[in-house]
Amino acid sequence: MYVTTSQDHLPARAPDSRRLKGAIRIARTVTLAAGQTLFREGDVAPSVYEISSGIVRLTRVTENGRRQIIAFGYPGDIVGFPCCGRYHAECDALVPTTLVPMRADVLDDPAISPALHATLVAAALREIRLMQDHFLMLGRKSAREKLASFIDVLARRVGHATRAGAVVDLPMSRADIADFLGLTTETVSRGFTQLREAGIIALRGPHRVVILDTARLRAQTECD
Amino acid sequence: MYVTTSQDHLPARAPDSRRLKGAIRIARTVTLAAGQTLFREGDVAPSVYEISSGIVRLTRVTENGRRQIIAFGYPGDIVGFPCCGRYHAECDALVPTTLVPMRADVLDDPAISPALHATLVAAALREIRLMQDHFLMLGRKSAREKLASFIDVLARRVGHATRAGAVVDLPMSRADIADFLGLTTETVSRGFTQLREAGIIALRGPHRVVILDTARLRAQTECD
DNA sequence: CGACGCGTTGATATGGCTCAAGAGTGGTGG
DNA sequence: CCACCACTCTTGAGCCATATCAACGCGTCG
Repeated sequence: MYVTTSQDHLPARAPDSRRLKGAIRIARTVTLAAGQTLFREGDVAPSVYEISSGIVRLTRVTENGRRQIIAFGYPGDIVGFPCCGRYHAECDALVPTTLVPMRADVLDDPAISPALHATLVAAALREIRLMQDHFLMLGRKSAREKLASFIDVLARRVGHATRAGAVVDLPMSRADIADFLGLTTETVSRGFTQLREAGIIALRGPHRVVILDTARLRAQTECD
Repeated sequence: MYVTTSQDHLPARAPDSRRLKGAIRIARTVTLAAGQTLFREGDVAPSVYEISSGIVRLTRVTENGRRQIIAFGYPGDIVGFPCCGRYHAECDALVPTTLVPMRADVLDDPAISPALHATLVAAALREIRLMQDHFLMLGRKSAREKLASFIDVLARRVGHATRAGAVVDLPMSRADIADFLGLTTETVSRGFTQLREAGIIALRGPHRVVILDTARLRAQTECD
């Protein structure tokens, strides 16, 4: 499941890794260093990938260079759904990442591996749903709401509970967050500052957030 | 294929209606009057629909009532992709509409109808791609660019060439356009006025646009 | 040590939202 | 057939949130 800013996630449903580790795997794993690119927009798409560890960034770019980050992919997510045999986004590793490649043609022909095919179709349908959630965010939320939603979703997905509060790592840059939320880096930075000054979060450096008051953070995700 | 504001559509690929009219059809067609609702968010999803004629609107609403229109569905589009057996958007007819229902469980079990299953999977993957295009629009385009893109895409999809220029019908309200583009009705209305005053379009009433200068309209879709 | 990239902060500009009023437009009933 | 009403669309004025432009701090790396 992608990290979007959806408020109502589906029940966490870890992909059945036994299935994914069946005969369909075309290589044991792919390993990427931070910053490396897995595929680019327009590349032919031989594989779909399940993220084993690490974090990736899925990006679309317009002709004149404006960027939009479609999603951040975390372990368990499936990335690289092709359309007409090609990828239509760029996928880069934010941190050292390992992925399990799976033959993309399983999507076209269920006979190759019925179980894997079903898993991939379900993942594709789930992605449609999550992208729809993200539409609401991009189109209908203020900068503060976007940022609060982003932190909240990441906290639910990958936060660690500690005595001080849930700790969330944000390995992506401010520019990445801005391009994900449809904002500028300055606005994102100001948003973090405001949440910190309100006592809702604390910052342990720019890439680590501690959520001090989850209730108030959630209240910020969709103000009336 | 949904109407999104994508600039680079896939080659128009009409679904093979012979396939869709096979044994899987659970009813001949569904007919909706303008304004009628086909399904709502959260409904169990027995069917996926191919639009035969008419136009539908797919909508998501937040808890506090903010609306986002996900897509407008035109003939040939497939709507109602379920996730976990339920619809996750509301579907209403904008004008009298007929749809061909297809059993949604074909998505889960290819054996029911391999050909239809393949068609639906391909449509789902195409939808992911088109939604990604729309992300760029919602997140990274100005009001003028959004509106110009919207008109341009509709013109390519459903425009009629005439001597005066391409004529496009917009049966949806200004509020619908606004909720699709992440704007307000006022901003949409002003956008039409500006395009008209610039000589790029003419308005034959609020629901019919004539594109007088396609090149300049396209230039507005993504200014640097 | 200096250059660079990134994040933060400040000052200002501005695009789109909000609030408000008018102008069509279509439907209904007298 | 017309008067009225409800609704949508348009237009205007002002404001606010966010973008833009600019400067600075800080850490990293050569």
